[in-house]
Amino acid sequence: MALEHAILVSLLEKPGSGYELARRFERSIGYFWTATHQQIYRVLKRMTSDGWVDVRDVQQYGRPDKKEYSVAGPGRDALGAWLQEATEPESVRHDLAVKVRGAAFGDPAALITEVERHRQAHTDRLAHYLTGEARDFGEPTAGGPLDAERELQHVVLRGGMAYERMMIAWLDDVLATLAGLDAGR
Amino acid sequence: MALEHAILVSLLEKPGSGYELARRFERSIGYFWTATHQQIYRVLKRMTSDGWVDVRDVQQYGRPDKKEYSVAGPGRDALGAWLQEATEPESVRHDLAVKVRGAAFGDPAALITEVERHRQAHTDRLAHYLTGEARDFGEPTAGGPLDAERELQHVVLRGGMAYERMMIAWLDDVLATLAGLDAGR
DNA sequence: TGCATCATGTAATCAGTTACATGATTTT
DNA sequence: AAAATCATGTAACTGATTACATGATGCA
Repeated sequence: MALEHAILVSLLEKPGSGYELARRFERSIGYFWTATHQQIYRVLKRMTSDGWVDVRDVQQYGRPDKKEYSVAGPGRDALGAWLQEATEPESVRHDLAVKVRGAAFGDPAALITEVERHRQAHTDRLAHYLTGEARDFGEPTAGGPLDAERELQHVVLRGGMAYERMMIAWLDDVLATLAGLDAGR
Repeated sequence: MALEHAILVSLLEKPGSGYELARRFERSIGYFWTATHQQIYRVLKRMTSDGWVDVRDVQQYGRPDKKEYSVAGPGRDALGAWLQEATEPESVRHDLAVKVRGAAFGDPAALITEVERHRQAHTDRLAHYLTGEARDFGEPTAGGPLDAERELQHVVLRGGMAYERMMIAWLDDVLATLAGLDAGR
């Protein structure tokens, strides 16, 4: 399991509340690891009692008080240990691939709209990533030393973009294949 | 949930026992949807009582008897309905991406071996796909009509290959980035 | 007045994984 | 004699999703 570890990384990048973490899991970290607020609160509770994170009550004016979490020593150690553990490359889960194979036993043409919808979603995500890249990594850090945190965030973002581009190209391949079946019917 | 649907597709392609399905989920279908035999037996039981599949006892000589499952009318209908349902593009889960971002707070160089291990796994899978492609889709069906089942299986396989190629290229990018940090230290 | 945002949680359910269990045959 | 393959399952646990629940502030 890596939700704990994803939370540790996110809190090391910047301490925050459960609510804030949930928001980050909708963007940034969430592009390659999803989690809902319910999950996050539950895990934060466990991590607190395990001493992986520290909590601090932060009073706010004009909005509810929050609990700010930050990584404690044991949490940092746990992350370090996990980084060196071997984890298996995860297999993808594409229900769209199941649908494509299933289309042979139904109406292949009926799948076209669904495939186009997915293509649009991936195009949108790619555009979103590109905007983020221009904003956060547009100009190089002025002659300074290489910032590891920044460089590593950037390479992960490039991975997300490579994934979206690959998906768009593949969905075009799927659409061409479906059209071919329809023509040769 | 799509395990039911993945099983329906697999049984439409060819009826078989729970054991045989489990084996198929280690290859073919399993490249984009995983399931263990325990899961499969449980779901097959439910699908049988829901009337989605029919069971037939098959006696075998020299090996244990088996139950052969095949898709029944309601199962076919359920698949048809699902094909037209809109499903959200699933977000990827890459613990390696979490590790890469986490490396900023540990020793980035220590991650190199792990990234190389993943790269090797993806190279192996790609080679495996290529062998399968040459075997199953090597020569075109002799002038005959387009076989929808075959064409759709092929486009899904091409998707798997595109994914592996993308991952290999991205992991090279990660390795170059890690090396750059190490050099600029 | 109503909706959106900020903020934190509980409870129930469903899906998935790991461990355990059995037993025949075939191959090394 | 031991290990691998074929074949089917149960039980316990962990992880993830969905629904429910509360309450303040700010904006339209």
